[in-house]
This record gives sequence, structure tokens and C-alpha cells, in this order.
Amino acid sequence: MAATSATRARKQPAQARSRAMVEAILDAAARILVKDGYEAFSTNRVAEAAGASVGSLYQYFPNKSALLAELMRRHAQDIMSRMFAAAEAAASGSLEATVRAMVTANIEGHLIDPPLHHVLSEEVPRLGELDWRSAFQRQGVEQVRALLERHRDEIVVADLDLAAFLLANAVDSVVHVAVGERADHLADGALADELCRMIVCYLLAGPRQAPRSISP
Amino acid sequence: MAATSATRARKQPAQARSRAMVEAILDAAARILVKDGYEAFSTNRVAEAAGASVGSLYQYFPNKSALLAELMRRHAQDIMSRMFAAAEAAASGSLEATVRAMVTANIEGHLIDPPLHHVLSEEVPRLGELDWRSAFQRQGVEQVRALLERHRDEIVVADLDLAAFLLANAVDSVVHVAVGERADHLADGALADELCRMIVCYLLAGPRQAPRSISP
Amino acid sequence: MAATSATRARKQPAQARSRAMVEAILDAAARILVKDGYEAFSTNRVAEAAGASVGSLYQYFPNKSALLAELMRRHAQDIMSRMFAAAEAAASGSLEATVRAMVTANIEGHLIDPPLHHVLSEEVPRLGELDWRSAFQRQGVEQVRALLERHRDEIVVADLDLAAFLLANAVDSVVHVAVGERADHLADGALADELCRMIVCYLLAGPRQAPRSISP
Amino acid sequence: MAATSATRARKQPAQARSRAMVEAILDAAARILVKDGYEAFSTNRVAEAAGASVGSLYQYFPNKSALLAELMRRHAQDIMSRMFAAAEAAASGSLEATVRAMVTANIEGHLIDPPLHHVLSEEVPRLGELDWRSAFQRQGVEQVRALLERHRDEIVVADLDLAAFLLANAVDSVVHVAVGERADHLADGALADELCRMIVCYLLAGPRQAPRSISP
DNA sequence: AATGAATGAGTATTCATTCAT
DNA sequence: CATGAATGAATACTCATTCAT
Repeated sequence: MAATSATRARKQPAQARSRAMVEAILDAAARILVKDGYEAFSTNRVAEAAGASVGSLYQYFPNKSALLAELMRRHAQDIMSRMFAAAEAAASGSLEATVRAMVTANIEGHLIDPPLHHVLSEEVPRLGELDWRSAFQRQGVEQVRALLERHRDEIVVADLDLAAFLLANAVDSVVHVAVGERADHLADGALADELCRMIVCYLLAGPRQAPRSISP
Repeated sequence: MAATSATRARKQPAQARSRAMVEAILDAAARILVKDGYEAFSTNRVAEAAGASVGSLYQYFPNKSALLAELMRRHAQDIMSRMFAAAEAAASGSLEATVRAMVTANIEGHLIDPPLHHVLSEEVPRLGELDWRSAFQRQGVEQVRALLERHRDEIVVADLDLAAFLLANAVDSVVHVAVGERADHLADGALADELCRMIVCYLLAGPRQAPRSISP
Repeated sequence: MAATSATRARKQPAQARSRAMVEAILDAAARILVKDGYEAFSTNRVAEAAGASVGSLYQYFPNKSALLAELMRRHAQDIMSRMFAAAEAAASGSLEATVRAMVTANIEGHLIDPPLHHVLSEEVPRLGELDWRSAFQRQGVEQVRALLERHRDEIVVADLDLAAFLLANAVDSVVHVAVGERADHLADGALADELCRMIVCYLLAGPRQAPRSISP
Repeated sequence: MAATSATRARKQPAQARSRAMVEAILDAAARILVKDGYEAFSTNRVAEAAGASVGSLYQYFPNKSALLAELMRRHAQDIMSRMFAAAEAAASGSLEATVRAMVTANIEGHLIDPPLHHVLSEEVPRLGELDWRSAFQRQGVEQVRALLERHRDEIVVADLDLAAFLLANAVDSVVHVAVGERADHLADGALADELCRMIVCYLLAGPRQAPRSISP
């Protein structure tokens, strides 16, 4: 998960002052993104809002992309760490319990900082192959895969990898869209219920077999 | 689906020459977007690539956004018309058959021009509230909702609207991501199978089917 | 008063249709200038407003400047002809009467089409040496000079040419500015009174009239 | 006299280098205006002529208008300060002396940089209501009004305000036109003499009353 | 380390003018 | 004569990035 040299911060801020500067810059960056959108997000503006000079910004971030990348990395980590915790906490429970824990964690993750999440996912242009959502997804898929593996014998699905990919993506994007369009169902738990039911049904198999066998 | 006055093409290309010019411009636009990304997508560059002058571009498109909008409109229409056809064709079949038809149609839609689809959905910044993906999704949700309604009595889910939202988004985004990351499973039908099974299980199964029936 | 080759209309519109077209174009030009200012004054826009094509516009006016020049020429003529008439009518009267006639004529001239007069004098950029105001002024000066010559023996001023220059310009610009800033005094005749008094005093009084004669 | 935020220079050039840059830009701007006219006055061209980059220009002037405005402000100040000084110096003298001082000052003001004065007043489009000539005139009128007030009891004119408007505009525009068309009479003092005589006659009244009373 | 002035390639868009039809 | 599609040089302005101080 090492960033490419092009996007790694120039130096590890060893000094407290440096760390504070980096924090100030990232905070200002987030503030501007949320308040005025990506259009207004220029390095000069960020530096000014952070009470620093552009030069200082470039001391810690080799370019605009790197600044954005770090912002994304942190936000993703905020979400992922919460989800990991949830997953671990529910690791020993039943499949249903674990599924529900992860769905809930995903929803909570999306509600950490919805405005920031929104700009980051919708407005900010993708930066090269390894954009944040990919990394994000990859980790989510891994997590789900681990969960499935733990309940291997209960599960009817053959290709656990595919199933993990399917479920992680489905949950994540449904929740993502729901944040904007179905806030009510997100809040009252209806969406979570349905997601869980869908997942469990799928994993434990429904009454009939896959429809492929019956297509003419 | 009428474009706003701000994004409507300046004149309806009645003459053959005009139509050809518009076509050339849109082709060049797609080419540049796909080859060099949104960053390289400037009106001057597009015009040049189309073998036209900037002035000509602006004769047919009032601004950059309008050009993008038309590109999106066309691509979306390509996909949607295919999906509508599939949905209609399978309308009278069983739930399973219809579900499979729509999943297949969605996959096919995503395979019409994957590179274009990718830039359009990932790189191009959102233009106002009603961007193309929203419109897209809305129609998809409607379509799925109609399907569910037709099989109302077989379906165990209470809130058809929520279910439609859930399924339409899940399918679409899983397929969308799979185009880039699981091309193999998209090609061999494995992903389609799983998606169909998931949907059917979700729609027809009760909350907790006896898992014992499938354990070996 | 022959226009330079660069600004003369391309052909004398012999046909009625041509004349109508020219009229339509000039009308449209004036309309646009008055309504939307010089900024909005483009050949394409003028042609469209005139119900003609740009090509037709260029059939009668070799370029944008020529169109403007003709517009100015006509407006200037409107004003000048009125002033000439007034001058002629009052030619046989007393110095005072003639002066008043010309001041009045100048004011009336400025009130023929104030909006057009305003754009033409304030917004339209000067076109080369011989712009319309110069030509204008020159004629005005000539006229005043003729008037002074007619009353040569009553006049105390030595250099009639200089006096004509002085008075013509003073009257014209005072009235010009007053149209915008002292409309009231223009309407109630106060400004005209003062101007006349100033001119007559200047022409008839010696260099240092005994001021005591008028002190109460 | 504070500029609006839209036209204030972006930053106060505190450093010597900055000041030099601003000076260079303004000089180049004046040079281009005088040599090639307003048509050739583009920000890129000005920057290049100043030996700076466009970016630098925009560092000190938020837009083209602001650059022009500053140019005008400086030129106007040059002239006005000279005129104010002249007015003050002659304040205690006779009416005639003061009038002559102000006429002379106006002429001198117009001779500070005639070519620049010409472009600035004739070619540059008006920027909003409070363009420089208006401000200019207003101050001139005020100054003349003060002068008249000081000699209130010698003056025969009733409406001092109107008289000030009349005289200030008359003098200014006569001199303005004379710069281009009667340079000789400006130089030999003939024009100044006549102007002074006209003004004094007008203020102290001529031998006969206003001609209005004798018009039939 | 920190600064912020300077850079200049690049952007979207306009509009006078031409010329094939 | 008339058309109006096509042209493309030109415009004001931005912003990521550098580097002398």
C-alpha cells in the first residue's frame, strides 16, 4: 500500500512544528473542498487558508495530487479502521451477526463526514490507477473475504473471492448512493435490514437454485 | 430528458455537412477523453482533433459542458435503449428469467464502450444536480421497480421501492467495477450467475431459510 | 467630406431592395447600440437583428467601422442640418437673436436622439483621425465663423477664427455634458440663457468693462 | 476617492522590487496606449512590454480595468494637483488674476502628457458611471464654484452652481480640443487670453442684458 | 525552514471576416 | 445577389510550481 514516489509526502515531519503545519494544511484543504468544492481547491488558496505560504505547502506535499491523496488516505483510514474494529468485534459471532456488524460499520463509516466523503468521491477527479476508492474497495473485499472464510462451511457459494467482491461492492455503493438519496432509510435501519437479508440469503442459499439452470 | 437551454446545442444540424461536423466533433471528443482523459479535454484540442476550428465547435455547442452533455446523453441512450429492449423482451417470462435478462442487459450495456464509459463515469466532473449518472440510475430503478411490481405476489420483500433501489444500484455498481477489475468473471458469466442468484434469493427467500437443507 | 476608401459604402444602392436592406441594417445597428451598448455591437448580431445575413451586411459595408461611420455620419447630418436651418433662419436677425438661435439649435440637436448620441459619443471607440466629432466640430466652427463675420463690425474680438473655435466648442461640450448632468437646466432654458449671455458679453464687451456700472 | 474592491490593486507594493514592477507595468501600459492605441492594449502585451509575465501583472492588478483605472488615477492626480496648487496660489488675488491662474493651470495640466491625455480621454471606453472624466469634471466644477463664491459680490450671475458648471466645462473642453487642433494659440497665450476675457465678461456682466429679453 | 513574488503555458470563448454554395 | 457555415487569431484570466531571498 506504499504510495508511489510521486505521491508520497516529501518528508516525515519529525518536528512538532512540521506536524502541526501538515495538520493545518490538511485541515484547510478539507475545509475548502467541503465549503467551496474542488473548483476552488488551489494550492495557493489552501496554503493561505492554512496560514502558511505556498512554499511551505510544497515542502510537505510534492504537488497538488499528493495533498489530495493524503486527504483521501486519511479519510479512507478513518472509515476503514472503524470497519475493521467492527469486524473484529463481531468475528466470533454468527454469520448473521457478523454481516450485520459489517453493514452497520459501513453505514457508520459513510456517516463520519458525509460532506467530505461526497466531494472526495464525486467531485475530485480520479488520480491515476490507484485512486482511493480502489484501495478502499480492495481492503473491503479482503475483509469480507476473511469473514466468509471464517464461515466457510455454512456458506453455499463456491467462489468465495467472487462473492466477497460482489458483496463488498454492492454494500458499499448502495450505502454510498443512499447517503444522498435515501437518508431516511439509512437512518431508520430499513436499508441495513434489507442489505443484511440479501447477503445472508445469498450466502446461505435461497429455496431454489440459481436461475441459470432453468433458463431454456 | 430535454436539455436545459444552457446546454442545448446551438442549432439543429439540418444539413448533411453540419451533421458530419457535429459527428466529427463528438467523435474527436470521445477519442480525446478515452485516450488522454478529462484533463486533456479542451475545446481547442477537441476541435483540432476533429479537423475543425474552435469556432465551428462553438457553432454547434454553446460551451464545453454542452459538448460533454451531448456525449453523455448519447452514450446513456445507447445503454438505456439496449436495457429497455431486454427488459421488454423478458417482460412476460418468469421472475428468474426477467432478472437474468436485466442483469445481462446491464452487463452488455457496460460493454458497449467500456473505456468511454469509464471516463464518463469516473473522470468527468459532475455537472449540476441532474448529472447523467443520476438520471441513469433513476431510470434503472424505475425499470427494476416495474419488474418487481409485475411479480408482486411471488416476492417476499415488503418495500418494493427500497428493493428496487437496492438491487438496481447493487447490480449497476458491481458490474461497473467488474468491468475494470473482474473482466474474466464478467466474460464467463460467473458474475452474472452470482448476481442473479443473489437477487432471486433476496426476492423469494424468507429472512432465514433453513440452512440445513443445503449442507452436504 | 468624402469618406476614405476604407470607409465608403461598397456600392451606391441603386435598387430599392438594396436601399431597404441598408436602412434595415443601419436601424438594427442603432437599435443594438442604444439598447445593449457598443459591447454588444457585433456584425453578426446586427445582421441578425436586421433580418439579413452577415454576408449581406458585408455587401454594403466593407467592415464594421464603415457601418459605424455611416451611422455616425447620418446622426451628425441630422443634427447639423437642423443647426444649419436654424442658422439660416436667424441669419438676418440681430447678433443676439442669431446667437440664441444657434444655441437653441445646438440644444435641440442634442435632444434629437439622446441615447444614440450618448453611445456614439461616449462608448464607441474613435476610428482614426477623422472621427465624427472632429468633422462635426469643424462644421460647427465654420458656421459660427460665418455668423461672426456677418456681425464683424459689432464684435470686439480680433481673431474671428479663434473666437469661432472657442465658442463652437464651448457651447457644444457644455450642452453635451448638460444632457446627462443638467437635464433640468437644459429643459427650463436656464442653461441656454447663460450660454447666450456669456457669448454676447464676450463678443460685444471690451476687455475690461467698468464693473461699477453694474454694481447696484 | 477610495477605489472599489473590484478595482483596487491586489496588494500594496511594499517592497522595492514590487514597486518597480508596478511602475514598469504602468509605464508599459502608458507606452502601448500612446503608441498603438486602446485596441492594442491587452494584458499580455502590456506584461510583455513591461518585461514581466502576465501572472505578475495580475499579481498587482486584479484585472485589465484596474490597470487602466490606476493609469487614469495617476494622470488625473498629476493634473489636479497642479491645478489645485495654482488655484490656491491665486486665491487671494483679484477675480481676473484667479481666473487667469486657473485657465493657465488647466492648460498646463493638459500639456503634462498630451498623447496620454488624448488616449485616456478619447479612446478608452468608459468604465462604469464614475469614470475618470466625470470625477475630473466634478472636482473642476467644485473648484470653480469655490472661486466664484469667494468673489460673490463682484459677480452678476445668480446661479453660481450653474455658472461653475458652465465655465469649468467650457474651459476644459476648449483647452482639450485645442491641444490637438490649436496648439499654436495654446502656446502663444492667445487662447488663454480669450478664455479669460470671456469668463470675466460673463461674470461681471457685459453692457447689455441677456438677449432673451429682446427676442420677439 | 519559510516565504511569496514571479512565472507562463494553458483555458474557454468571441467575433470580424471570407467564400463555397 | 444572398446566405450562413467556417475560420482562427486574439482575449482576459488562472494556477501549479519554482526559487531567490
